[in-house]
Amino acid sequence: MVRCIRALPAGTVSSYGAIAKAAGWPGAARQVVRILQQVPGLPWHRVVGSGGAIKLTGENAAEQRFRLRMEGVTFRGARVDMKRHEFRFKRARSLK
DNA sequence: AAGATGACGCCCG
DNA sequence: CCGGGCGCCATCT
Repeated sequence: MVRCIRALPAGTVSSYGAIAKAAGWPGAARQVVRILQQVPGLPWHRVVGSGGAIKLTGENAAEQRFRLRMEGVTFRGARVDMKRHEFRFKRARSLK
């Protein structure tokens, strides 16, 4: 789980659900959120909601958009252009 | 032990 | 596009 998140290359993004599934825990999207909050040093800004939606609120949301644009990520309105930046995991499966 | 909570996700009207 | 409802999982009351 944590490894999947850490494996996200700059300029790419993934969704909470996708990460959970790639880690072998389909449906544990909420767990991913918990990890992002507990484990420091993770590329949290590269994790968005399904369809590329920013799930943060207020200042934090702006912060995330900023960082992503910094890495060259483009947006389609309010959502991230998944068509081009969504990261495709391999057969990962691991522990947190 | 039961209920509430959250940076979620999917389906339906 | 916008809610509303329900399922998910780990934590915290």
